[in-house]
Amino acid sequence: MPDDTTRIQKNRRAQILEAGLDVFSAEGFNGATLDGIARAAGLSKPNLLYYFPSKEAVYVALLNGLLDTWLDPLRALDPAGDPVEEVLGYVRRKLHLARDYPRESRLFAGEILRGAPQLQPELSGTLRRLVDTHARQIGDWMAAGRLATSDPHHLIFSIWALTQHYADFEVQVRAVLGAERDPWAEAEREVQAHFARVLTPTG
Amino acid sequence: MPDDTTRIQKNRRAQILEAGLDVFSAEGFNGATLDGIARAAGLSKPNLLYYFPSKEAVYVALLNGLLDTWLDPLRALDPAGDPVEEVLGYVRRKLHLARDYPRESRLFAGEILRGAPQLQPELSGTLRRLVDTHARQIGDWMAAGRLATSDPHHLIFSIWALTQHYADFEVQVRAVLGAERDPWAEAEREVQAHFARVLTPTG
DNA sequence: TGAGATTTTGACCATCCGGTAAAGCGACGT
DNA sequence: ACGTCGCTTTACCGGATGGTCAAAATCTCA
Repeated sequence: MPDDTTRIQKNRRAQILEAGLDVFSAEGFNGATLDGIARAAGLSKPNLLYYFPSKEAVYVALLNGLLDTWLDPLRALDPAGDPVEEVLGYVRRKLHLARDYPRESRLFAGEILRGAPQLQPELSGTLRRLVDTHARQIGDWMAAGRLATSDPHHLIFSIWALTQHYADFEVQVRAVLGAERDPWAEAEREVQAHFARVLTPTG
Repeated sequence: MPDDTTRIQKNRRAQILEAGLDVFSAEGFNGATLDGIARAAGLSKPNLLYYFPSKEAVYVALLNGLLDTWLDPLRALDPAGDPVEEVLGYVRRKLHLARDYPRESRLFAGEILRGAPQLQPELSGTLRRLVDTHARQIGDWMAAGRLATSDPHHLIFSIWALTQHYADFEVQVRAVLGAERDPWAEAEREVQAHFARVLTPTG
């Protein structure tokens, strides 16, 4: 009783999702067209619709598949580790995620920016619970004097905001820095230093 | 020789821009429809097109009108003031701008997210020059030991990222914090404290 | 090889959308 | 009273787009 999806089905679905990620992240849900996605996937439009029932289905499949990956770095926080190191590690992983998967980051950003029509349940469900859990962890570290004190939720927001900024607003960052500079290399240094300052408790 | 635009033209154009801001910021350029904008403005679609030649014209009119307002807080940096106070003041003004004009913030974010098809010249022109100027000012303050040292450009990015996050990703912020909490009130406190920590030079 | 299931295609459809054309309407000056 | 000018509306068009369908091509496996 192994799954009844053939090898070719797996491949085609993967192709379509890859193409959908490309197109949706660049044009947004409304800007993307089935023809465009199909072309990017090397298929005809009806062929694409043989594997997914609708444009929206491709979109939500992408979003759902994304959320877990996106939240993994947060889950990796180790209560037994050194607090500053742990949170800085989270910052680093999140920044690398934005650097290595900018299309995913932009897809996400577009969905949230439009009011999260598809993702809202996940936001106030899975996401909220996960954040609450780790915010509590961070709060404990602060209470123990092992992290500079602030509101843990807003600290997490600041990490999201800063790391994703480099992916979501990449054109702006590049325009402002100029073509000679390397945004991601600098971001690595600067973001790390920024949060080292924010997190390290004052003697 | 006074301008030949009548009073009613001024009013209608303003109505249309207001409606366009509403619709474009909520649905994005592709998601927005002329009918939708016209309805929001209390006009018929052909009537709207009597005042603007195309959908894109409404959109770019909005963007152009916006950029100046958006950059005003940066221009207000006073070289003669106290560095920490000045930059914290910039943070506060930028946060208030995001709080009071979330539609503008989201319109902007959407444009950048899609690669700034309309705004790119402004980004590498006006914006870059303005940022360079003030980055140099901030750099001087740092060199004088009156601000904690970092890369001024990335410091500015971090201010943009953090303040706009509360407007652009408002649904996510609200979902994570829960309905009882007041994101903007907390943001005011937390963002201020965050940057106080980042900016204040160590003894 | 051949039957049956799976995959692919081309032709087609209904709807929506940006934009146009032309006629109607109201105020105002002569 | 009438013509003109500025504003508004009704009717319409062409193209794009999401999606359907039935037939054709291809693959699988006995």
